[in-house]
Amino acid sequence: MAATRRPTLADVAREVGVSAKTVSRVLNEDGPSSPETRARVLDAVARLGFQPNLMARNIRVGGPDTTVGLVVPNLGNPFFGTVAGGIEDAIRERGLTLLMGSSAEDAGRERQLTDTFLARRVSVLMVVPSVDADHGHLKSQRAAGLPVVFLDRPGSGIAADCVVSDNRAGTREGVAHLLGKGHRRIGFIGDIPPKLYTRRERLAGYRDALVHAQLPYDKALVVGTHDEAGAAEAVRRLLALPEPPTALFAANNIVALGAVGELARTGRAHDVALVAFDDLPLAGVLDPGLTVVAQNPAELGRAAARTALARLDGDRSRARTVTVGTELVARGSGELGV
Amino acid sequence: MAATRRPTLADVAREVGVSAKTVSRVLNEDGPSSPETRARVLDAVARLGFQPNLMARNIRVGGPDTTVGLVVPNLGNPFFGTVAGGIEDAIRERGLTLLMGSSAEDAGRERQLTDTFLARRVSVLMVVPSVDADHGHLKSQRAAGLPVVFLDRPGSGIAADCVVSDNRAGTREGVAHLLGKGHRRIGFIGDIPPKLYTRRERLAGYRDALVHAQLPYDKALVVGTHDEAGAAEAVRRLLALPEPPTALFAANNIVALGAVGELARTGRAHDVALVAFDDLPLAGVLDPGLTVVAQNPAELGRAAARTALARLDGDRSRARTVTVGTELVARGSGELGV
DNA sequence: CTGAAAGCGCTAACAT
DNA sequence: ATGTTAGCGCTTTCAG
Repeated sequence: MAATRRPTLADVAREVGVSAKTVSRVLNEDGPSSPETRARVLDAVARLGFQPNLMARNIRVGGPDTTVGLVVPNLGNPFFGTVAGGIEDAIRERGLTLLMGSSAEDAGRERQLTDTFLARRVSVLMVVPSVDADHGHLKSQRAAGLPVVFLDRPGSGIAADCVVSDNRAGTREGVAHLLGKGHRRIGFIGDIPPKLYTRRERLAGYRDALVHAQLPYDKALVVGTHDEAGAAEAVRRLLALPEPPTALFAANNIVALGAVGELARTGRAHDVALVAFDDLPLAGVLDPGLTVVAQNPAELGRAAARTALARLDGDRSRARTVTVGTELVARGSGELGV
Repeated sequence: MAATRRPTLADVAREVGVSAKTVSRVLNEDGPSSPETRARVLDAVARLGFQPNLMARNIRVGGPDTTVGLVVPNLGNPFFGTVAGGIEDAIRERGLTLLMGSSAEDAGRERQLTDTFLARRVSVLMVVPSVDADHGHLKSQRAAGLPVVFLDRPGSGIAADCVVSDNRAGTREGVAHLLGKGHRRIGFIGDIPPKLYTRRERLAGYRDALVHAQLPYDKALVVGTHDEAGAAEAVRRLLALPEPPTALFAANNIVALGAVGELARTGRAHDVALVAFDDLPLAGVLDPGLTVVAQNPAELGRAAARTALARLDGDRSRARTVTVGTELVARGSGELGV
């Protein structure tokens, strides 16, 4: 089948017997046009299956493209998927489209993606920063009027808007929940690398709770890992300590999966208390139900979109950080005796 | 802060004292260039922070834009997120970028998204079709050389490539697993509307298994619902029948959540067997472990990308359907006595 | 109400 | 090895 050339404005104009500009006027409801020409133009458009070339339009108009560039670590993680959904909800009504890519937490890939997005002249750039990424190169873009929003974690080397969960307060609340049940030795299983923003904040919340309860910080109770198997191993190590913890705090959903699994396999699920950061689908069905500090990823996305749209509307105030609250959802696993 | 105009090729050319075409040549490694001009051009590019305008380039070159348009029902569903991740993996090395939107299973929104993507002259269009959507309008696009791939479900009104899970065989295997344990009355909890492709195929697999076991099809055992609460209600109704089923098949992950929850709450988790279509994160940790027919969403995405890239490379053979296999993961819940 | 000409930023096709 | 001209598909600007 021959690759027929797509019809252009000129084709439609020729078909109708008017100038290209007239067709453009009708389609964009720019300037006036007689009802009759209007009808004939629309008819020809439908007949030819004409679709205006948005790229050509954008290049002429000169403004940014009607896209929002979004970089996340991993598209398959429902947390980031839901964030993206929240963003899309908020930008759709403004006629903006989402351009997405995943960095796999790699600074180089992140840079490559943001460069591509910049070359596409996105209207807004949103990034979940990778650990070692530097964002100094975005300064000039921001200066030139491009809204830049960091999601889930702050960017580095640049003052830009940022939307994050209240990791510290959320963790403090989760750990306080365990302390309230009488636990005095609480293990913390966190991310790797320790310098990851969310890990740092959550660990800070853990320490806050200990300080408030006038308990010492014992670094033997703090372990870092980055996958499910590692988390299982971490649980084993913690419970094998001379003075083992009676409760555990799993600082993210991956680690939580590993911890829940290990406790279940070793028959200690009703024996060791557990609270996790970030909710999971079957959390309420487990026995005992998994108590979590739930984040609000959709709201994270919506807040980021709101911030960016305000910038597009001319808001030139200084960069701000929006903190989205978390919610402790008690389902039982945090209420086991010491 | 003044919105400084972005530098263009001409700006770089002026800065260096060469023609725009020379700069273009250096940047695209087109034609020859003396090492010296090359160095000076690259220097000026870096100094000015020049980034070529991809849209302008594309419009001149005339080909499609280097983007892949993808419509999914819901970005937050990890199944579709993982599909998207698989696609991205496969297209990145070709320099293609993902343009995404969610339809919320609404034909109108789906159409709006595909129209936007077409106006952007995407290189490839991938769609998870909404139930009532018609795709006749894509015929001319396909004829004009645009690769169109339907994902997870076939499109309607057009012959185009399609990549789906083996819903029927997978369900047959899952139900056969239950039959093998001696169950003779097996409830089926499926999607709404019944005409949804995946629902139909899975129901067909269920019937296949019954036929093979020479058991009658009892439509009192088949219920449709579309959310977790509905699934819980469906379980209650099925178990309240005069001759209740001794096993259940949950035809998707949402329904599975509801079924697992209801069985757990009513203390019948060890009493009623259960197999679900599509895997879930904590499935292995439940007691009993949830037996599932696992799909392979990443492979679904990669296969779709492979098909589309082959089309871009000139494959003009007739539209084909790629079926991605499923895997029965037995974890216990399917092995409970009758 | 409509059209002609110019030009957005870039590259193909021909010079030189 | 580099420059010139023309033009991608559209809209702006200015005339009618």
